[in-house]
Amino acid sequence: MSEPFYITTAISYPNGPPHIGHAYEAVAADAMARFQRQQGRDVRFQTGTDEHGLKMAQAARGEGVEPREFSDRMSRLFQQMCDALNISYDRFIRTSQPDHYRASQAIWQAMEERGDLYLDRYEGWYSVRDEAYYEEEELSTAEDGSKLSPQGTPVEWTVEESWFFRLSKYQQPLLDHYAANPEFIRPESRRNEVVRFVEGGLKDLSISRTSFDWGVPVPGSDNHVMYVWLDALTNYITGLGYPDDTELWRRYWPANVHLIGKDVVRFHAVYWPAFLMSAGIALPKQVFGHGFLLSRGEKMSKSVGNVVDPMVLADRFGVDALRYFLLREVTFGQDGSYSAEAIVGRANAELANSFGNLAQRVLTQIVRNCGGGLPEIHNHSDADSRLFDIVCGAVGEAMPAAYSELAFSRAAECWIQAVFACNAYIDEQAPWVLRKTDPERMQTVLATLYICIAVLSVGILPIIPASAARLLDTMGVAPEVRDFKAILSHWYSPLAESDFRVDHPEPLFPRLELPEEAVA
RNA sequence: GGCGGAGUAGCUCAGCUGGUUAGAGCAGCGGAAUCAUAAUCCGCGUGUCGGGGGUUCAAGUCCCUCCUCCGCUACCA
Repeated sequence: MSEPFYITTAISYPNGPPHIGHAYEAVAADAMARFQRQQGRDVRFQTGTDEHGLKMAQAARGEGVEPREFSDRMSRLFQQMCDALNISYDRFIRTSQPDHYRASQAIWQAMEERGDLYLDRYEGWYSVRDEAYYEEEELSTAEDGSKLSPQGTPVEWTVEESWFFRLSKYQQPLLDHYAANPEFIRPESRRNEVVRFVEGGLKDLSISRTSFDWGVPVPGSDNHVMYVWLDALTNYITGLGYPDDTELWRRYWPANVHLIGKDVVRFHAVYWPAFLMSAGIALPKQVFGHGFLLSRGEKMSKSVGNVVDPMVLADRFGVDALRYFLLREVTFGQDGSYSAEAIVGRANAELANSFGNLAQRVLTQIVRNCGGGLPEIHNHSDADSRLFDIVCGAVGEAMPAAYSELAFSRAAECWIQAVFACNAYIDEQAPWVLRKTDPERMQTVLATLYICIAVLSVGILPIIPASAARLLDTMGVAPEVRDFKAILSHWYSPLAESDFRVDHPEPLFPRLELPEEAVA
């Protein structure tokens, strides 16, 4: 049995429809999951929606429906987005599902049995209208001298009963864990922030609410619901069957990586490991905080009106063009910028022109000049060997190394460089000239390119799974050869000697037009 | 305020522990080719590596300082 690999995205908070940031995280996690499968790993991939909490309750009320009904509707949008983007999740979890209630209550009880929970009072400036507490420094003073929330609503000093978690107790254990596991939080900059934060001292955490009821009930305290983050984080183990000792649980926990946005690093790198330590559960191996996608360098916001529906982008440009853009354009971990021009530019230059056209010209020549049968290899020249070195080096070494580190843009960069090398090679070798002067050499050149294109397709499969698979289908490359090791083995000659014939190919990627009115 | 990060060609960025004439892609200019999705290939950059000072045989790469931008600084998620 191959080595397990468990990857998760953060679960999305569906108080609004999905935006490009959700798509970004899902695509990145999917690429990683696909890469690991192509490495022969036994992958489990989970994503989903985080449906409890005040904001969902408020949003539902705004629509005049019950929270559960609202959640059903909104969660569906997220799942549809994942399906549309070809996200290969094994489970789409919803925190409103029964097994999640059970898991959340189980981890609560485990923490309680450890003696880490206690009932106390939470005090602060509370706005009834916002149903939220605010910090002293967030408040402003009204003309009559009363305090106002950032939204301008009145606040009053309020005391609420709340369960607390002894987070302070875990300050040193967390620091020890960070020190012993340098890879636990990545990238490095996020790790530093977290370490500083924890070094600065941890206060106990209020982990229940009595001001609203849309959440997981606290065992034994019916008027309390759990703090949403406690319930949300637990999704990662719910999905494996916790608290039961299931096969999934034994196989996949601890997770290899929680892929999350940089805004929720603290919850995943401080609270979550502390909860797990308290409950006596192993800690995930890594938390990776990716950056944000900015719309033309500006933060997306509803008021600016630059929030883009990823489905619209996928419809307009194609799922794989969008996936490629997202992972190619920005260094994973840093913030990046997107625009319609950038997507079109990237997709046309690299997918349509460089790679798609390469496949098109090579396959067309094989159909025309070799009757569709795969050309025979006579003797490889030094130029052929150099090309193989570049292509196999990229797909066999550089790309897997980059993928393993979630360095998708670097993987794509290595890939496109190898594609460039193929284009340089075909121009240099000019098989269309060899056709008349040296047909045997022409065959070898086309065969060399055929192999290289197949290898390159396998390398880019995690990022553009549908398109790359379509090309591999066209080329007769068997599914079992489509992993990073097998594709470098000798599959070509058997295929060439079989009955397989290449059909006249269809262009793989359409050239995109820039919409008149930019969508982004 | 405290802590951290960043400032490299018109644009987006690579440049790890200091060491040959500072790189890539895009855009631009010139040329070649015509098998291919008018796609491809080749050639072309006098860049104060944010400013100033310092360490060193040698600094984009280390130290100090200044300027600018950004992130984190707990109970909405």
